[in-house]
Amino acid sequence: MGRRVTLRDLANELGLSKGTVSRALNGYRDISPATVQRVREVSERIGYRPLAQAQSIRTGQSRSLGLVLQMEQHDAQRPFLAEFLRGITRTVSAQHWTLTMATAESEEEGLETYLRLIAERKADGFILPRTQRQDPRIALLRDAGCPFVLFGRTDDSADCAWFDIRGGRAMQQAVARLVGFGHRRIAFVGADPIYTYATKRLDGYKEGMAEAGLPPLVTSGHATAADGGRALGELLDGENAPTAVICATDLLATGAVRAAQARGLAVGRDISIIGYDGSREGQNLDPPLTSFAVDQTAAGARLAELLIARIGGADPQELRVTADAVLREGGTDGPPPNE
Amino acid sequence: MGRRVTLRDLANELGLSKGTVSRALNGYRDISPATVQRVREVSERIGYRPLAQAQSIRTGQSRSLGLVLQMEQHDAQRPFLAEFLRGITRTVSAQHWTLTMATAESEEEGLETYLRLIAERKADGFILPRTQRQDPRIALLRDAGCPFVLFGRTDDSADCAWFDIRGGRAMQQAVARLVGFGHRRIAFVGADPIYTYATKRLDGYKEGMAEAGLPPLVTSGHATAADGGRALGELLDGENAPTAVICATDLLATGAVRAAQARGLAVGRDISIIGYDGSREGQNLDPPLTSFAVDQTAAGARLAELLIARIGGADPQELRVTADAVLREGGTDGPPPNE
DNA sequence: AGGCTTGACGAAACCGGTTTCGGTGGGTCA
DNA sequence: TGACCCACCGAAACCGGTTTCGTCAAGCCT
Repeated sequence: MGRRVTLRDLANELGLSKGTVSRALNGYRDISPATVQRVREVSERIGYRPLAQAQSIRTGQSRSLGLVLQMEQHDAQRPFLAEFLRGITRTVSAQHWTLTMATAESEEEGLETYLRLIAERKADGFILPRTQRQDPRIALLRDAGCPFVLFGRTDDSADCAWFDIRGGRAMQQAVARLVGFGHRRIAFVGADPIYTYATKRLDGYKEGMAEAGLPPLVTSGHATAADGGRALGELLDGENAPTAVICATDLLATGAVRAAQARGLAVGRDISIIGYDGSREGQNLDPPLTSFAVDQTAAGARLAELLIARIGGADPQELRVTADAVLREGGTDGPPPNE
Repeated sequence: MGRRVTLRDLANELGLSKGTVSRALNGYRDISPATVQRVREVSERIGYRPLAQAQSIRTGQSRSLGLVLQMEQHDAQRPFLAEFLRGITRTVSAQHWTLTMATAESEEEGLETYLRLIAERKADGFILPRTQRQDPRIALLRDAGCPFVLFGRTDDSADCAWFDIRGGRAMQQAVARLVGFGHRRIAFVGADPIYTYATKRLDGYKEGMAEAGLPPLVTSGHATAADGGRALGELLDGENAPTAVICATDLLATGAVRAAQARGLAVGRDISIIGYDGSREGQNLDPPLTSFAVDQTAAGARLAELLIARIGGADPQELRVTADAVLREGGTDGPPPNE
């Protein structure tokens, strides 16, 4: 357990004062370029790393990102959690920051958690997953003047930084793909519209249908796999039963696939089903689910970068990135059956 | 953004000096009981919370637990991750501690990460998931003199605190259950024996078989669902094909169930399969997997408690807790087919 | 030559705590 | 009554950094 190399050690080694060394490292302009260079070199050589906590008590910043997971929200985000965390921690570690995690059982507890983490200076900013159209977390963080970055947009994104995946575009492509197969009655099983992604994906579906000149057939507000199964049942039992169903999430899609199979339908032949997420559960279905895959690791990494920049004072307008979900062909879709 | 309540505020309010108040709060015995009481009350009233970072720079402890996930290890731990984190963060938050997370792509990177987190004092101790029989992480943390707690035991647990779930006992029960159904040829599909849990579960199976006077039939070293499927195929193709298979993990079991179904077998009638974990993926099978469920939330919560106590200086001998996995009956097991 | 800026650094205060050390007043004891 | 011992608290140093302020010499100007 060799003692840490401290600022004083570095200063002694250099024959300078603590203050001078500190300013040299932090880019103050009243230090001569030659000195800055020398400080950097020796610092590197003897392996000096500032202690984040010590910096924090003066600067008020702890160089750590916060992530609060709300566990009540079904299982929807769990399969991706590992990948998502991997992405976040990857950039966070690379920049010598930290990820501080918390969980909450309810929205209310979640909000309290944000306040607590801010008050105790455990996080300089937050990544908000599963953004809602009207998101109380955003309101709270705005009020608190605390930086944050959204995974997905919100209704009023004026001063927000965000990373978003064009789910609408994916759903539009899904429609086009099914139309290409010859489908005419294509239904959409939507998620809870309080989430922006649910609305965007629905809109994408509608646009796709409009382009094809087809009437939309929508059922919405679903969350669990069981919901997906029920929704499929109702669609098939209704008038004008669809030959293809697009689901807003893989979770819904897996439920739909199972429900279809329980009815004795050969999914991919008797009925086409397309999901969104690219989850492993979908791939494990038989046949594997056709879905739009999201790179959660990249998303996490990007969000962390954006947030660190935001905390550094960057203009949120400049911190907006979008990416696309990628079609991963499985065996759950194909031409409609001959009637 | 009202300013934090600081120690000085509290001291002024009390008419005492900073040092006295600090000592009163930290249980020094040179403060009169009456004063301690008064300090506690006023502290509570005005909502004083010490700033962990500030304490840290003098005490060297940051009141935060570290968790490093090694992502290379297949998908085995991912389905439980959310529950596990929920458990950890629950106790951590309740005690006003913090969870600091990191991920690593390889064992080597993992070890570096521990060293970095220790050197930068980002964590006072670590929770080690997926303990191995000879675990390099343990060796490293021992050398560094850094507290840790194991999820699962290790070969040399002498100075270790741990939380363990008696997987061996569960496997023993699984054998007994299958024997009760009338099975005589019961095979075991084991996981990688570098992990203690794999060995323990195998041992439990062997004990169960010995009790029943049956010869063990073992295949081991498997990790993925595909491995499980292959293992089942080889067992069924071998001489003395088993009528029941116990899998060390649900992941292996789901692969086995699918492989059996692909062969046209009715799982639960033609062949019995039992897993371990109680994963959602197992429950989502058709029929749902009979499995031994592990309460990951409770495990995380318990591990965090133990680690905090360990950091506080408690004797590791006193910090050892075991729990049991609970049988969750599904539809994948039953009496053997009539031959 | 003298005054004034300017560049570059040291000294010291500061952040919010912890911990050491010393001092004071009251009680005990011979 | 005087020496001594405690119990209890204040003062100040300290932890590892950051930031403000002052200083001093060199360079510029008139």
